[in-house]
Amino acid sequence: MKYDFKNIEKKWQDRWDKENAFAASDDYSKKKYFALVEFPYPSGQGLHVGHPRSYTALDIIARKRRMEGYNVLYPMGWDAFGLPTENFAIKNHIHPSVVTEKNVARFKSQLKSLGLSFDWSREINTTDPDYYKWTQWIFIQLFKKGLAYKKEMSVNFCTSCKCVLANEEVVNGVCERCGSEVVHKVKSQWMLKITEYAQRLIDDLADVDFIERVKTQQINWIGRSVGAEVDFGTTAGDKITIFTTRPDTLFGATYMVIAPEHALIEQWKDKLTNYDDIIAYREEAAKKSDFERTELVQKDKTGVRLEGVRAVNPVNGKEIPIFVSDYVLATYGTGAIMAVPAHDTRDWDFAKRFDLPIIEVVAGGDVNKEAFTDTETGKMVNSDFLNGLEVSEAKTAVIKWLSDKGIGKQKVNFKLRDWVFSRQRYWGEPIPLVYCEKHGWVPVPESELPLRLPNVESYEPTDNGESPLSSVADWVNTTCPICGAPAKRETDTMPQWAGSSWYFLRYCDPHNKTALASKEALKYWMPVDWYNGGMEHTTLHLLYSRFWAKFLYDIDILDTKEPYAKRTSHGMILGSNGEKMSKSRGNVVNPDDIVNELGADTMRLYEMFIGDFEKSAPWSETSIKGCKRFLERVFGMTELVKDEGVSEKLDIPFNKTIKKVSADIEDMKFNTAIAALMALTNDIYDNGSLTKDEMQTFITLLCPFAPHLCEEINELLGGKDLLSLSKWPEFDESKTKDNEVEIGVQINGKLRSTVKIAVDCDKDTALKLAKGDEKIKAFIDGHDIIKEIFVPGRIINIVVK
RNA sequence: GCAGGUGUGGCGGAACGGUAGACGCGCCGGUCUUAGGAACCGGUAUCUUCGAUGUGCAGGUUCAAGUCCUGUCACCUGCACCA
Repeated sequence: MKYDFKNIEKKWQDRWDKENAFAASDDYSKKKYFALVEFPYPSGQGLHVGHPRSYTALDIIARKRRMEGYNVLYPMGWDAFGLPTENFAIKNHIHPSVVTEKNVARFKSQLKSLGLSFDWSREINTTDPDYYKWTQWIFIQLFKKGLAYKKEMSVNFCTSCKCVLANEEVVNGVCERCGSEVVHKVKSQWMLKITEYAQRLIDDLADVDFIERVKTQQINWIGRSVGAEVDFGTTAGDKITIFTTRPDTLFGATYMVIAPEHALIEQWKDKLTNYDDIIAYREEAAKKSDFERTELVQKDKTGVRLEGVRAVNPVNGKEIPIFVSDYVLATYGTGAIMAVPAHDTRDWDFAKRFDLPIIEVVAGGDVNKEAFTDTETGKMVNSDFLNGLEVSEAKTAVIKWLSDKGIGKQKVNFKLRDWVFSRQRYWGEPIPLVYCEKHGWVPVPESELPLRLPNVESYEPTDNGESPLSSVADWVNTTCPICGAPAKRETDTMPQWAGSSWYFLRYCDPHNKTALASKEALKYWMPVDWYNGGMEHTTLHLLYSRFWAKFLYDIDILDTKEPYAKRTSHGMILGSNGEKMSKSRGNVVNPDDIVNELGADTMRLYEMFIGDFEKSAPWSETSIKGCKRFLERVFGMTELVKDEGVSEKLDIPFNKTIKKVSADIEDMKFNTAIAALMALTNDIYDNGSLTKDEMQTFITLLCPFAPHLCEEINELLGGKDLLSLSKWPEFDESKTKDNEVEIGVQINGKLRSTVKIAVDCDKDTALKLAKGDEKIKAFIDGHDIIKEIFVPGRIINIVVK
């Protein structure tokens, strides 16, 4: 019989669909399991072979959980707002909603062809007004709690297109589209106070099961550092407040640096004799991103000395110069630093370049050669009342001294910045606020949500950098919800991150008209039990959605502080040349082709077999054929099924395999789980026959990986019910070990021979057997045995002299 | 620059500190065939056989190191308006 995957796959997909086999039940008395994958952005290119890696992995988890008796929620949806759709729409003069609809249809049919067990009755789409109604509702709650505020922020602005650009659209400082110069322009933007949650976002990581590198990356991104805020006096009379993690080195501060955007520059306009130079420098700096700044600084430190104002070091009253330099970022700390060249590498480089004094205050290095940054070993010197103290003692002492004088205090600082929430774009959720001359910013009444995107003729960016919505007069002009006076709507839209920050909650109760989801549904389904996604989402999406979940917890919508109990990550699938797949490299593999030529089961199996799930792996057109061959062998195995007269030789291999596959799936070691099934297949073919029960066990184990084929074989064996909803096999622990093992015998740590011994063999017997071995004898004879090591079931090592 | 990660045969990758290379691909040989780019069987780390050498490189800890420690090199990913 031929393995006709095309018909088999179609047949079972239709049946699963018809029977709604994978729909999650609303019976909240059952034990639940919520498996989640990041919902895709439905791009015009269609599904990428990378998508199914994550989807298949959690599909396997979801399928296994169903077989273990859980009520499983494994949903899918569309994160459909976004820049590429908008740009495509502008270029081709098609409305973004039309583009989105088309892309979603394609994605959906592609996903369906893979036999993924999603509950399609819970499909969601972030661009659906019934969905974004609740995105807007959450924003209003944030606004009401004071967590949304307006702030002047610099944005990328193309001087030729006259529009605001995303960082991504800026390539080497010029506009990606027209190649013109991009400058930073200050604009008033909506911000969300994620920083208010910084500490909790760190602390609560202790309670969740995230892979370690995700945790560390989040912690580093939030970037908590304990230091001090210190006020420096100036000859102009104003103070400069700085943040430092090294208050202990205060006596070594020989100059100060403020960010080019620092407010004091304007304040000192009349006192600064070189004001023009400073402004020119600021304009140069404005062309660079923060990233470029810190990078370029490394190669070539730049800066301008402020002429006319000097600072005063509060610990010793000495006057020191002030510089502006772009290695100090306005967005971190206070936008001003004290520079201690002896003990900070960047300050040291800058001091060398501008020929500034370097004063050692921690002994232990040679500050003429390089900055000494060790905080563990040194003792304080040249520091008056701190002399002789350890660095850590000096920190405490100086903070006490500063706070006694009222010019400084301990301060916890975070690298994390507030979330810029405004976009000057059409294709996003309208921000549901109205500006009234009398009442300021007023939220749209909740009864009027969703605030729909107006259907406009032109959704192209305006030439003044405002959102396209600003040109829709009858939408912009409205009345104040409080006083009824004429008022204007906010025309900025939300970033794509908004819809994806809470989508998993909507899956719990996707058709609810009166709440984002019912309290009962959220209580039952949340938290997500297992969330898999890409490492590239670790610092943004994962942090943003944790922030929103915490906020919703605070306002009593959610019962759990953390949205995700467990987070894992998959590696990228690269092109066959080992490079990232991209059109320009010409190494893109289309999943449709694979499904057509080799079948969905082969595709699924290969993506799981390709390598370590967490690491990236190159696609191979030849390797995938090995997976097809394996499935054909499995199909062929049905001819080896015998009703009677079958030996029990396969007992141990089967029990071993059930144990290994069960454990490997939990550890996401899909590649070794499949390898074990392949090895078992080899055993079965060597054996020449197997029982019907064994065949049944085999297909049950393989079912999560290759569900269509296994359903088909199940039916051939006489099964009427869906194999996908049958019971996961159990194993007999006592039958998972062979009675006899072959273990290595080493002499001085080098393998010299092997011996076969019983599994429960004791040390004396084992060593006796080993010493009886001809090869071993030759190594022992004439030598003294110093030590004998025996690790049961593993190794014998005899140390001789 | 900052942060995170990776490095093992010809290739993808396996290895609770305990026989390095499971499983698969590829390759070599064979069987069957008019034919094979099908299927099946056997072999396959390197070196000149005995034996020795092998997990990016250099040290260290240990009876024993791919695995632990120190240093070093190379490559990959993210960096806040891409998703």
